[in-house]
Amino acid sequence: MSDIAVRIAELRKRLEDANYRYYVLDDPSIADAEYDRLLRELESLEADHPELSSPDSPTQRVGIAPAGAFAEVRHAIPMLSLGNAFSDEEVHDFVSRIEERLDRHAPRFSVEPKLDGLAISLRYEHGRFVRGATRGDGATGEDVTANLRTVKAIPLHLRGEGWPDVLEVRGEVYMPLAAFRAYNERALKGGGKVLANPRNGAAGSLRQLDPRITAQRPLAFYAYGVGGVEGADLPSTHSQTLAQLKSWGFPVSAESGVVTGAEGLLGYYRAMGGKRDGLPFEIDGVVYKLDDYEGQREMGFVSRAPRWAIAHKFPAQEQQTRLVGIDIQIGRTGAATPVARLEPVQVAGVVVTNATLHNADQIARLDVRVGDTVIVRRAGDVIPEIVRVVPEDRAADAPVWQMPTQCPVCGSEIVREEGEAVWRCSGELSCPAQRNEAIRHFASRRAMDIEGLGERFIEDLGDLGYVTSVADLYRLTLDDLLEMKHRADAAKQVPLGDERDGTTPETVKAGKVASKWAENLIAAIDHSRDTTLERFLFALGIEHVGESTAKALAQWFGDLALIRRLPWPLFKRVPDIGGEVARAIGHFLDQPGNQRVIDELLAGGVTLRDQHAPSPKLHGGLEFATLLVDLEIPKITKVRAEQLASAFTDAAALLDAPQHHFVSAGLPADTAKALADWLADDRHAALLSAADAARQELRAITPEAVAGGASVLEGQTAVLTGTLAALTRDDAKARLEALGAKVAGSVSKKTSFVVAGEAAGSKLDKAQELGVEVWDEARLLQFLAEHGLAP
DNA sequence: CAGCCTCGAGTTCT
DNA sequence: CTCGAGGCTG
Repeated sequence: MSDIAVRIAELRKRLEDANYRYYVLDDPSIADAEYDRLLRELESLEADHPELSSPDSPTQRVGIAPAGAFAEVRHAIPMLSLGNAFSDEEVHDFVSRIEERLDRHAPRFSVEPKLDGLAISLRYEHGRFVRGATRGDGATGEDVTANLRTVKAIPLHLRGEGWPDVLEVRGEVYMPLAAFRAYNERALKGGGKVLANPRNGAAGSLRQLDPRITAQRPLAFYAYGVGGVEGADLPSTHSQTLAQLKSWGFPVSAESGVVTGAEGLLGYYRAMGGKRDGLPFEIDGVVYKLDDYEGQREMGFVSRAPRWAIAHKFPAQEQQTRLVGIDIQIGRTGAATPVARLEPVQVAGVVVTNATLHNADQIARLDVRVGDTVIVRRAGDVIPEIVRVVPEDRAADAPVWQMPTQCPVCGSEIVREEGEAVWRCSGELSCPAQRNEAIRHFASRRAMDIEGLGERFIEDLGDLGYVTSVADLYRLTLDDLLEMKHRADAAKQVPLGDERDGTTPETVKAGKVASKWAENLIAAIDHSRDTTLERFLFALGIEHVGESTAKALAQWFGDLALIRRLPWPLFKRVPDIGGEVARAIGHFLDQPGNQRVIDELLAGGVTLRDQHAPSPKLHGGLEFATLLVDLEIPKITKVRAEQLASAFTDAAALLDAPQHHFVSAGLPADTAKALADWLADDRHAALLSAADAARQELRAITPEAVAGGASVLEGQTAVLTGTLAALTRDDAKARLEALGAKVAGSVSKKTSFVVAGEAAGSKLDKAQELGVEVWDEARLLQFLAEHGLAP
């Protein structure tokens, strides 16, 4: 057998296997794009070698025989398959063929979205629905009449008048996205089986042997054509027929229309591509049909596919590729994140080589192993993820993946906290990866905003020992940078001068060192010295302290020196800071190394321009009773703390008292005992004293809040989504906050209003679903202008 | 104590 | 954007 014959046999086998899984088992084993690719390869091989073609090749039919459980139905007129176009060029070719054969310029086409559902044929006799069948292999399908009767979108009797004695309507059964999501949400809660995607949902539902199950599935239907007709004449064009079907009671896609010529088709394609994400159902392309039946007859067929129609597919959003490895990335907090290294593959327009696997649990859930063939998708809009593996293609000896026990960067042990999902490198700042990531975070735009200090420089600076803590950044000189670069290039054997800084071997040799980049970096570092308290706190990289917590700390306490010496229970006075976060801040500040770094940063010239007195709102929370609750003493609840506070006015009094005085103050014996035991620990006693001292000091310097003067948006929560034209999201956020609003990241029923810019996504949907007020950009701008904050 | 709402942290590619 | 987990509320 020749190589080509072997390949053809292999392709046929793979396509048949895939067909079987897809059509008979409703359980696809390969991505659609992979199927299409194999089919096209086979088509082209068979076209080049007609002697090897065969009537039972997958190219010669649409599917394979049905699974037997349903009765077979022979379609009076076969249900067609459509040729596919993937490029503008193929669409132009399609139109040219028609123009040449019919000798017509810019013919009219009926155009419609190609729904991702299941094609069916419905037979009506004397206006009554008598039988419905799946497409099957195009000639013979399965009788699913009982199931189709449960689909409310399918009329059981025709409406209107003038219908033929016998009418076969073709269309697509599909599952609307909203219904699909709601169904899965319910299934998840009730412990039922979740549907993989709307297409499988529709196909699986129709193939239920028990129609009562089908009836519970949220299926819908669109008609897109007719098959056999007896006893009446149809209109002379496809678009008129669709209108006729609509009048007889069939749903017809609202997105269908009529255009002329190749440009019209491509315009429609682009318009639908833009609308695609906003549609209530999934589509995988659009369909073009020559509108007039006379022209269709003239064009005829090639094998089973009409020459007068074509499906123009959108680029696949799912692709198949091979997983070549799983690397571990160590983040700023030591989190060990597995990342999939993939053989490069085009997915929805970009080449994907990496995909996050989130954590070890996710890998176990998917059972991904190195060497597996995997299906990759760009989730939501951008981030690539592995959807599933193709089990058939797994090597028999592929080992189950396991989290390494040692950090790939520093060799420290990788450990998992009790009950946590993430594994962490225990090396802390001795791990170069964690150190470098900490510096990267410090320099990042939302923190100290040191422009030009990218990954590359940080790695070189850290690895060569120029920067071991963030404070070292402010000690760097121009000479340090040039020397560092010289050594880094030598280590990497980069020739003198390279494109990354504009130097050339000539300029370096001439001794005129081109050092513009170094000057820029020094200037950027210098620029970052002038910053705000909240940016500074965020930049420190304290566990659990992100932008929002850093901002809250800055607003409530106002002053770095104050924050630095507060015992941890005081941090709980800030809304949204609880025990966990307060302790994390305290833990950070308790470490002498961290305090030293802060000293060095200040000595290095970092100035916080916005420091101020603590917020008056703090004052009311500075009662001794509140402190006792914040200390998290066993058994001391709010009530007990209040009893204690009325008997003892401060820490000294409490520490001096014998246990029976706690009972006299009203505490039950066991609570008094728990308190006495707690106080007996010297560290607790010291914490209590220090915290109470800080409380009294704060109380002395913090004024009482004065009522009135509330801002316009006080107490309101806004959410921003989409792209605004006149100002950035950050800017809009700052302006809304200046008017007293809280700007949150996600929509809930607590949200006061949502500002929706261009291309607003799921947050807008959520707002509409919850009936939350939505502002467009104009409304926002007008509001800001009314309050003197127009951009 | 459960359930809701936010925040933090990590991620891809142009 | 998504997941996990902390904080708050009923």
